[in-house]
Amino acid sequence: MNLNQLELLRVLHETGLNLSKAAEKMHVVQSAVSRQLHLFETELGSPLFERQGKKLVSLTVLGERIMAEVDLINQAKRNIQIMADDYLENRNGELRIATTHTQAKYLLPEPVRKFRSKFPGIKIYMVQSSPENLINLLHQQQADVAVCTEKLDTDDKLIISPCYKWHHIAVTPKDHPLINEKLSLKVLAGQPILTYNTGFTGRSAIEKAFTDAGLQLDVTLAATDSDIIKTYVRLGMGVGIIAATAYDPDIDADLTALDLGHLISGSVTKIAYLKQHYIPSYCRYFIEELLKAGEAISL
Amino acid sequence: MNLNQLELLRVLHETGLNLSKAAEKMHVVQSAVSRQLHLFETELGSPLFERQGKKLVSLTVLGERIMAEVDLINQAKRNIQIMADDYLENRNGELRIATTHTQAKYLLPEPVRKFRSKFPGIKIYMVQSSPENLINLLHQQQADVAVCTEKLDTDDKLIISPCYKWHHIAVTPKDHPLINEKLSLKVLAGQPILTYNTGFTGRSAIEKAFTDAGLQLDVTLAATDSDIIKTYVRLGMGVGIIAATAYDPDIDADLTALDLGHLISGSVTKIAYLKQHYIPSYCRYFIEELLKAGEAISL
DNA sequence: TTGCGTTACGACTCTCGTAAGGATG
DNA sequence: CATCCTTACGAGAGTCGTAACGCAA
Repeated sequence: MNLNQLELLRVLHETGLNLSKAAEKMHVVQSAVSRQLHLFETELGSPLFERQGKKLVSLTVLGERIMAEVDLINQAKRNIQIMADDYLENRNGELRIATTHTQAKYLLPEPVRKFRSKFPGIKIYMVQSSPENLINLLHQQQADVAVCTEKLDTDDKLIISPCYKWHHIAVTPKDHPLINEKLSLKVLAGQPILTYNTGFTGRSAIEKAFTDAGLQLDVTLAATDSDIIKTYVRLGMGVGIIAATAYDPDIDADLTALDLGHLISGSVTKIAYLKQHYIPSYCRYFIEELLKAGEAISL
Repeated sequence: MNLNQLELLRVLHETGLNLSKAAEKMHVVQSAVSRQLHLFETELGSPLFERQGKKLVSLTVLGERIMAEVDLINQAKRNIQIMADDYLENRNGELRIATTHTQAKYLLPEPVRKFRSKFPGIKIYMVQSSPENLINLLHQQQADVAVCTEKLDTDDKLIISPCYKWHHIAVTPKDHPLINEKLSLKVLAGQPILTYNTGFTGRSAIEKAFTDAGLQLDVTLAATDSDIIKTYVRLGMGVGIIAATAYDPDIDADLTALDLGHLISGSVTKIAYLKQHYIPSYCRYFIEELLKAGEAISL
């Protein structure tokens, strides 16, 4: 048994049990991985994969069990390397932030700017995706931290810190009739609504507010992106419901913002990272800056 | 980085950072381990050990951190091997039971006999030690299961299962005057007592009963071993307090047993093993037999 | 001197890449 | 016939053991 063989198992798992692709990922020829896999299986005495002819089709029971331990080992190995780099103050690492459009645009800019000036050598990757997928990215170790509002509740493999509280607002064109009415869920339910896609930026809180009131929401247009929503609000397509932070009094001077804090329960944006993952010091710094930024916004 | 280097770190840790002894344990010459250690430190870029001259004296901060990950890896590696062996029904393993004299004598014989007849190929090691040390043996991976009453409470690295409940009895020679008195803690406190050593076989429960009643226990003789205690009771040295299971009506016909269940709170004997440790099927079988045996005694 | 660690060098083992070949759809 | 996996063989990298040396109690 050696670390390369265990790494191979991980890569095989990732590539859908395709030896050729695994070989490519590991920068060796295909015959090498074939051999190593056989050597390992021979050493253990049992096959780790079910085969159809020569192709690998699935893990055996033993394979499943062993894969869990292999993941532990690969994780720990990674941690050792990151720890050593961190200790050397090797500032050639990378910071991979998985987040949604809204956070990337309104929360992250300042923390990222600060981070950049403090750690100019670190490459920053910003992965934008759906909240659901952000968690997968963490688990698949394709991201170091995830920042989002939805879907980050109970996951015992993650450490989750609340970052800031916010609520939704309604935005309308300046001349919209709604401005003169007393705002209520019922009034809103009568309007065509433009808001976030399901699973994004507090959409669940919006849904919940209306469902609890026995009302049906008429979502004309859903987008992941506050700017898209505002654009279509400007076109007169209806009332936008967006995060309060996404309204800029200067840029959005042509729109009226109506507070919905009393109608729709607030949302909490959280920061998450893998428990078993060693967090290098620069990454810690970023998380702390994020928390500070969140605190400032919450006030 | 390779698995042998990580294994070396573990062995170094165990041998008190002595390269020569580590080399011996790993069945290679000393120069080989010296080289491997240097290669590894060079690869990481920082030393893992503080040195005085050429001798290793302690772990560096980085070394400490990395050692934790190394332990994880070595544990997982071990698990993989055990899993594979277990899957092959390779019945050449070993079962290392850490326990105290009392359990070894009164609880274990039947489960061990059953185990032996079902798995004749498995070597059984019975390590007898103090309850405190039993836990160390588990943590140091020198035992697979520990069976005892004391000191097994809160340890989040262990899985602890209650096995059976029991209580203490007092034993006296047949002609002892105490037999005719109504038994109470106060009466006992007036007698010279023979019982278990501190930290053994429910001694803590005995202490607690007397302390709670504001009484002082006069322990004339303490032993780890019920038989020793009975021997000295026979010599008229005082009243013995032993586990109820340690009294055999036939063998101990010359002694009177007086139930103390109403005076001293019962004790629970538990089975413990490492959470992170893979338990092979034969070991599971043994644990289940133990639990069954415990249930039978509890009734 | 003995114990412990380091360094140099040749022998050996292990693993890789090349290349040829078999199976499968 | 294209894809995927296996097997044979020679070249090269890596590791070990021997052995000689440095240092301290």
